[in-house]
Amino acid sequence: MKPLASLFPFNGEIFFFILNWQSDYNVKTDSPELIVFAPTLETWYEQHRRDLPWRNTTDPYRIWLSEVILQQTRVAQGLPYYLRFTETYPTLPDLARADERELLRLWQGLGYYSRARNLHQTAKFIANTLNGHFPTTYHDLLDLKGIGTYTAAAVASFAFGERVPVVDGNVYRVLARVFGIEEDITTSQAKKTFAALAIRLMAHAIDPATYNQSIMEFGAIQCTPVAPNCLFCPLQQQCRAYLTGRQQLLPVKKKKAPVRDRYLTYFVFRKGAGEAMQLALRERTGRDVWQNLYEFYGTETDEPASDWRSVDVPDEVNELVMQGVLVGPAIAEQQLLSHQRIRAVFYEISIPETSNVVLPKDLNWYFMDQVRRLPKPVLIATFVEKQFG
DNA sequence: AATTCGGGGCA
DNA sequence: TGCCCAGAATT
Repeated sequence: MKPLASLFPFNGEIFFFILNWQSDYNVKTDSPELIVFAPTLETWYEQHRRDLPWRNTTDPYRIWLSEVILQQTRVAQGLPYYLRFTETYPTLPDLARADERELLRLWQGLGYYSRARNLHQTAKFIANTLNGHFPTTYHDLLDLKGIGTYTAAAVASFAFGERVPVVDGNVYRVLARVFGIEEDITTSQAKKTFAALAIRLMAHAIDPATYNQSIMEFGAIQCTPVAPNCLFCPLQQQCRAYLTGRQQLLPVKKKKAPVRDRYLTYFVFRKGAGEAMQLALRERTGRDVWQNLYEFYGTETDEPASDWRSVDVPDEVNELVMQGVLVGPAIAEQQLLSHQRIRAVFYEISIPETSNVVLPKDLNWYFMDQVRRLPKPVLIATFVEKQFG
């Protein structure tokens, strides 16, 4: 019944663990904080639990349904949907027979619509291929479409009593605070850390299902994201976050920068031809992407620039433009960064050799061999290669 | 390992 | 507005 992973709480301690091997599975080497954690929450849960419909059943179908609905969804938002779904599709065969458009219509407003499609697909799979036999273990549940580590653990423990810990957003928050874990929870490394700790804590639970419910309920109504109720917290005196006043700082979560569209217009000033050709480049300064890399003279606009003439440039640059000749059509390039989508348009402008106009400040002429050696954004390098390579 | 996928509630 | 929510699939 106990997952093998329980025997290997933390990688670095396996050797130590073997030395302390008692006859049967045990975690006698765990500290008091680790041992008391689960039972404390289980006791708290019996006193504070909300009465929610999916907590009054052990029907794996209904538990699974509730868990899928509640993925990245608050209880208050998911509850009416759960009631409507169980009304319309009381059993798994009912869901398997459902018309998908109807099902999606019922799902409307919940978001993440692939959840609904996977739900239907898996219902049909269980009803038809598995002859209605709902998978009963964490391992087998993981194979189903739309069921990941969290949902597999939830169904396995709630419906079948398996001793596997759930690790969801609540668990991250509670564990990060109580045990003072500073790892960025958005990384996959942190996911391993929390999962390992969760397994270790689960080993001390009196009842796996109750403990899993308790830690999530605890995160939802006691150890809340903002303003946790530390004053009346049963773990107050062993909570690293509380004892160090870091409740608001944990869990550490890198906020993802929204993907931002940026529009650049470059003026590619060119002089001469062949290997004697020179391009005008400048170093990009400022705390921004491409800091200290070389690029052409360019300007950024909030919206796509319709034409190079619509772009505002300093007088000295405009003077340079007027001295030259626009060569060929504008060339558009795009570069995707993790948090930005940069769309650039290049205008090549040939400056007569005879021109004695001075380059604007910061801009300098570079021969092609120099150009190739200068560090440039991929966007610029790609352009140079295509155009002059 | 990073990105994408929704929509609602709340400070 | 930005953050967060009983995450999983995809790239």
